[in-house]
Amino acid sequence: MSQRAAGGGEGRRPATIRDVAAHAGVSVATVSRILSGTYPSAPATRSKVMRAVRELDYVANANARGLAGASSRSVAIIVNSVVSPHYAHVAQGVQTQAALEGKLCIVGTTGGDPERELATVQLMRQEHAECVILVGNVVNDEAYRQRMTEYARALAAAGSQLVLCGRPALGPDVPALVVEYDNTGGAYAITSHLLSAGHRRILFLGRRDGYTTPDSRITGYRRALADHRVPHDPGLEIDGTMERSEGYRMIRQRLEAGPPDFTAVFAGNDLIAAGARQALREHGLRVPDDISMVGFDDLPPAADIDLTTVHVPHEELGRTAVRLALQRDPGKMAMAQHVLLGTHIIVRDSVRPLRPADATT
Amino acid sequence: MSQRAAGGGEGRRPATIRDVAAHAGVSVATVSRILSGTYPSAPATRSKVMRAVRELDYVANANARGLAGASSRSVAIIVNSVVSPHYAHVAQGVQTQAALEGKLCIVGTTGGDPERELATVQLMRQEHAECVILVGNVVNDEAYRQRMTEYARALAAAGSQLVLCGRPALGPDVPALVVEYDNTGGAYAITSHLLSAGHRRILFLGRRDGYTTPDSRITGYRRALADHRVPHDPGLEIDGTMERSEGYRMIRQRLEAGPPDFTAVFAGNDLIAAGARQALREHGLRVPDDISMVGFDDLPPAADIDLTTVHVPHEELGRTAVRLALQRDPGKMAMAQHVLLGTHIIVRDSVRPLRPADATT
DNA sequence: CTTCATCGGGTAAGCGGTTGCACAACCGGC
DNA sequence: GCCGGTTGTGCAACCGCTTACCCGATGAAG
Repeated sequence: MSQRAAGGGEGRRPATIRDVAAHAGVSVATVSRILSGTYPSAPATRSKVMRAVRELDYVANANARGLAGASSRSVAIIVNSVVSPHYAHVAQGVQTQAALEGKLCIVGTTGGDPERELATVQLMRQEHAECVILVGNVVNDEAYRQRMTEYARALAAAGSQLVLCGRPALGPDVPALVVEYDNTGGAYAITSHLLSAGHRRILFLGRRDGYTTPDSRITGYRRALADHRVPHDPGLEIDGTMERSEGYRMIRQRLEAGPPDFTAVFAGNDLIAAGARQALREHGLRVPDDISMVGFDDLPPAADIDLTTVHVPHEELGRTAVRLALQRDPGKMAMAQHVLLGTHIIVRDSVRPLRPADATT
Repeated sequence: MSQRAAGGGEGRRPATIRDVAAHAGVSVATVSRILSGTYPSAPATRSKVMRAVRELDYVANANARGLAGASSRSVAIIVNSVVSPHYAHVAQGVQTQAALEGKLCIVGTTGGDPERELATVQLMRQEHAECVILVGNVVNDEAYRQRMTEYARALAAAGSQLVLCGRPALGPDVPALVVEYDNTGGAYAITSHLLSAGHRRILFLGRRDGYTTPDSRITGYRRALADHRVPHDPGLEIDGTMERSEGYRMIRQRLEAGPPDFTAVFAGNDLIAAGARQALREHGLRVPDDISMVGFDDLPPAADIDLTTVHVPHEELGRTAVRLALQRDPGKMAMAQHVLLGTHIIVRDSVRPLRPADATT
């Protein structure tokens, strides 16, 4: 029906701006200007050009456009994995905001491997993405800070803005934006929630010294205990990574070593909670009847297991990262170098108040 | 320490191939050839160039490279949403394979809106992605086929290969690849699983006439019933979309209308199963003690709720799509225009054999 | 009826690579 | 000692688009 379907068949070279110009009887410059919109032009010329574009089914070549100096049209996001709900939701936010701003979104995964992270950053550098968003949990050591600083500078030189999402900030002279969320505050709030329900022996699952996310969550946990004058027992902090299977393992090992010496569990995230819950069940312990439990993240598994947890604004994290990075206003830029998003408790049905009798146990 | 950190600081124009050539004392052509690797070169020259590259921290400009005729370096995937586990896993597969082939992956989301799908395809066309992978459930009507045919031809003209992933095929003369998985076979198998356990009244949740995925699943369901000589009761097929909340709604409505007239539930996917399970529980019905249940997809919620389900090779779907599309061999190309991946049952703990007494109910 | 902004549009110089073609240097064989 | 064949580089023409600069036409002002 359209010229395109009939004439522009497969195998044929796609139309260039020259073709459009010829077809419309104007010069390429005119076509370029009319398409980019930012230029006065006679309505007649304009409609001629638009008609030619339609008839030839012309789309601009992004490579050429990018080369010729127009600003890039893409934002990049680098995550550990796309299937992990945490990253997926941040990615969704990035995607959404990018689409809103008319940019497209390129995704790289690292599997947590710094080697691949480096390779991916290089790839993004080649691509001249407008910004590169690095998200997730890391070890905040000197090596990390040095690596990020290098990334930031190299990207800045290529015209891209580095954004650290849920990662610790670097020095003030490093050209990087930071968008974080309040891990410590959330952990504090939900630990207080357990404490108010009368729990005193709260098992923390997923300690991992050196890693920023579990570190700041456990900090909130400890602070809440301290503020409620509950003695801190390091034996209640169990080491493990942020996976479902780890939650299962940690509870299992604990229960095989002896009967539960805790009345509540604070899982480092919802995945751990799901695994822990399964292990508890296999030992005949029900949540919340026998053991109370809370998680962190408020991601899909949480609703399925009726878990009281801390809501993390994952999508907003992604959206904010993009919004900030594309911020053209240099005044605002300087102000918003570092953003901290809030978190809050979502109450479901996984916590029971402890009867005074149990409390003394 | 490195030249880069010291000299190539922020704000400075990134090094071009010309800079490298000058720094190494050779011509740009030589640098280009050495970097692309596909050319003989003297070891001495080679190391000079590599050193210059390192010292200047040079990375090629992808736009320029793309413009100058070198084949594109990216594959594109277009999905409804990144957070839906189904799409996320396919995307993961695409990502993995793309990384393996040294390409990067650009992602677009449509939210299920054909308008945005079109816009996204145009964007990918501009980008000259090597292939564009469209994934997911759709209405297989004339409008759909016509739209896809247009996409396929337009993309082919721009040098991209269209891949339909989990979507129905088009005519044989349309330049599109198809990678599907066996919905009907899986549904047949898992329905048979329920039938073998003695269930006769199996509620199907998530019928949605016209949509390819639920359609082919319900086809397998019906076929299994027929083969087992179980009368088909259309009243057992409940309309609904593929979301968790819908599963909840469907069961809830059913149970509010009267006591259960079924002994098992076949949820159109795992999300529906999760929602349905919750609704059952709220009505005092336990899975599998009171009601047996199976799902489809074998995605995260399934393990959490111990769901017997059909495993869909999501990641492999994505990997295969990329592998096929990048297949350079035209002989194989022709052969593999249409691929069907197998599915199989994963048995967990959500089905109980029906006692003969109940069977007659 | 000039004069001069103003507006709309054309010309052409890049952007940073790739690659066909030409060519110098060096090899062994006659 | 001359010749044909490698090998390794350089030269320069694009790829498709943007944009600085320039110029012809048009209408208002003097």
